[in-house]
Amino acid sequence: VPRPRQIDRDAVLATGLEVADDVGLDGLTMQAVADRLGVTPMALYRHVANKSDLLDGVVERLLGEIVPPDDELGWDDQLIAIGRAVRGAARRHPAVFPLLLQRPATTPTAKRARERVYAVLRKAGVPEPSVPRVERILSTMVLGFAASEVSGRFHSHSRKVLDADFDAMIELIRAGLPAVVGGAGDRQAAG
Amino acid sequence: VPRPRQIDRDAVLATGLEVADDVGLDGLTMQAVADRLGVTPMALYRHVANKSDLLDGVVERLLGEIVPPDDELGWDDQLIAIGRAVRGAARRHPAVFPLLLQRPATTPTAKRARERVYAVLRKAGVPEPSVPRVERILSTMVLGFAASEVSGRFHSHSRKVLDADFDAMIELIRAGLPAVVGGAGDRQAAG
DNA sequence: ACCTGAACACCGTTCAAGT
DNA sequence: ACCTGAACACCGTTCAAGT
Repeated sequence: VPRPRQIDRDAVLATGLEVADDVGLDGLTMQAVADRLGVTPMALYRHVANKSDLLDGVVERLLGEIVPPDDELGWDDQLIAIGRAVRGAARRHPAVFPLLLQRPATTPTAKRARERVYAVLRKAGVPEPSVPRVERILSTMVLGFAASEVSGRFHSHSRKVLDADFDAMIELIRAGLPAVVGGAGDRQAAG
Repeated sequence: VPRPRQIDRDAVLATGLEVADDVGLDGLTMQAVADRLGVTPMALYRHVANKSDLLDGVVERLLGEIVPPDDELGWDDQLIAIGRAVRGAARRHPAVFPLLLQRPATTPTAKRARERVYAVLRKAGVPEPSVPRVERILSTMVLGFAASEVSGRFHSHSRKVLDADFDAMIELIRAGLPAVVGGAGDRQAAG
């Protein structure tokens, strides 16, 4: 498949994500990406430092697909919307998604996503000192669930069962949240 | 390092876990395992079908280290004990642990662990139809947290902060559980 | 500036051969 | 029965060379 021979970092990362979607994480090799771009593997090293950097970039791109919800929504609907967006990204990119749980969430995109959740939690009335802790717990739950779902841990269960699982997890969060914050759960934000 | 040249499956898997502990998942190669056993890589194929089978076996072995808690304890103390055991296994084997979230929980050891949690949930008064769902949610939370912890997602946080996070997660479960089951939360088991 | 050719060390895996 | 030698296809990566 001949293609343009002029490539850039964005093209390399986008193609990397495509390759992983099509042939899995084991199939995501420098050679496979290069082939798809109509280029030799060595050409990629001008745009990514090495394979690890390629993986980081691909994960970053996946993270970028998780768009924040409408700011007008109530805090609980916003959290649900974020959860759905995460699950959707996981289903579109099942091979790459589990890497999200295995890399430090220190990239700009990761930080931006976290700040969005912080804002929603403040809106939910979570007191400031508890905000980062609650974010870590909730993101762990949602990422862990979505990763389990797409990597086959819940292999024997239908989509319908898993949707109900996810709804139950949301209910558990809603009901349990007041117990883990300073004592409040549903007053308006204080700033 | 010369060693006995008679090996069996158990020795291969135990050595595989050791190698991963020492040099990481990328360093867990057939050759590294063979070297440590004082044998050529090809000799391993008599005892494991291939590398994937080796990984499965190593994960299975890690799972076997998570010993069930004392049956005399209350249900909540038992759940906490299981959570602690999972975190301990994760810290002993940080390279291998995240694989637990990526493989179908269909092995005998996985099934046995799950049945133990079922028993505790019944003791907690969770109605029978909700038991598997609650188990999936709780195991996702605990596995997801432990995996995040050891794979560097919470890299910037101290052990003390993460211990408090874990305690908060347990509190969230305790407080939220009644909302996700048929309506009960703390009566004794029915069988 | 950007891509290529050739080369290196290292993978997983096979198969016939040794003992 | 169990391990070894030799071989194959495939990795990631480097470096000097091309345009």
